[in-house]
Amino acid sequence: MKKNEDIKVVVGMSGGVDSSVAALLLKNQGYEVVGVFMKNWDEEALGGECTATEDFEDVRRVCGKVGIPYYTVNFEKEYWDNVFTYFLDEYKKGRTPNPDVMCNKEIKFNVFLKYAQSIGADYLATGHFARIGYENNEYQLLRGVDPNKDQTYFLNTLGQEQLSKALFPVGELTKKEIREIAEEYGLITANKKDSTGICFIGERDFKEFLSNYLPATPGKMRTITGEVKGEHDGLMYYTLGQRKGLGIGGSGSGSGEPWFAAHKDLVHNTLYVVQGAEHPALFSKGLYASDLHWVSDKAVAGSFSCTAKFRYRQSDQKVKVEMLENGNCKVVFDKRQKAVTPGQAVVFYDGEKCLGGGIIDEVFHY
RNA sequence: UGGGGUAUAGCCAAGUUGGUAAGGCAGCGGAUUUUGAUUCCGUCAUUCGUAGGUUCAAGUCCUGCUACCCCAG
Repeated sequence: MKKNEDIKVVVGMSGGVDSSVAALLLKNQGYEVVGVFMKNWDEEALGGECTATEDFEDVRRVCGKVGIPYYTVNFEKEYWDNVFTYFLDEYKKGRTPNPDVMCNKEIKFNVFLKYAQSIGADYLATGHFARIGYENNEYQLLRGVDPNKDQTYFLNTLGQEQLSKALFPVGELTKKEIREIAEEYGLITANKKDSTGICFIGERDFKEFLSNYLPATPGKMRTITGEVKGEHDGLMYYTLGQRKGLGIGGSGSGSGEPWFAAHKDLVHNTLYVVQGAEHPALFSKGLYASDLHWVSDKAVAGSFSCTAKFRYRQSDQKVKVEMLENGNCKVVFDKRQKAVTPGQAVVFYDGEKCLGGGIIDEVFHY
């Protein structure tokens, strides 16, 4: 058995508190720790605010404080080819992709993991809120202990190989504890605001950002009974269940309630809208998903009950999963669910265990 | 060009016996959030079609004008 000092761990450092504390904890446990900052997006190209430079500066300071070496790697090409093109393709299809799920699958736990191994690392650590269990010869992906920050939703594509090489030091902690530790050790990132927006790309004006890459075709906005309510700027700018940005309000005929996007008709370039947050057209009874992946790496057949999430930070819902012959699956909800959206991930859970997940292809309403 | 009605923010829309402009939708700002959303909080008419008049005080009363609507021609 190797001693910790002989175990080399690469920590993916973003410049935020979570990965800072992850590095700190591993260092304190005696591992040989190396901090690596990934640069996967060329911000200057689009004149975005240059947070990457600032983040790297924070990584340098944190690594200095913790006393570990740090490097930078650049996976811009891989990110573009394997995440961003997928992201754009999905929007072209009128779907709403989840780039961060793909980023974990293709970048952090693929090319980045390989990179870490290539420089001799035994493990790759990140600041994700998740835990890894091991039982019956099988690695398990477990929810982070802070229920409010659990990120297993984004990690549902990990398998045995990845989990056997991964460490999630902050998954055992709450956000509060993490900040306290960072504070205690004087890490500069202790009070840094949590980052949001697409990983590596950051918070953007969504419409403006997308318009840089995809041509928009304005069209009609109609009620589900066919009445024209207004114009939309391009179907890709809206997602199901969306309220803000529709720009339709008032009108004597309506109930005065807000409007929501309920359906996209790509063929006629029409966005269907409904009025009222509880409108039945916003709810669905089930979904079909493809690109299924199971954390156990074992094939799943038949049908079973479990809980599922259809988007990040949603409470778990009881569902019945039925595997189909084509390898996809049908998921039936116990209770009708609001705004389940094609392109997003459906992630399955058994208690604390994340079982895996897939990509939502279509929903049904019956 | 007889009669009646209505004109309040981008859109709906309250506004009592005249007393110092509700609310909703949209928008905007912020919080929450490693996707896109959702949600939450805040903000949004020195001014009530317009010109005068009465009054200590008018969106509210009076008069003229304008616009739109309706019924009759």
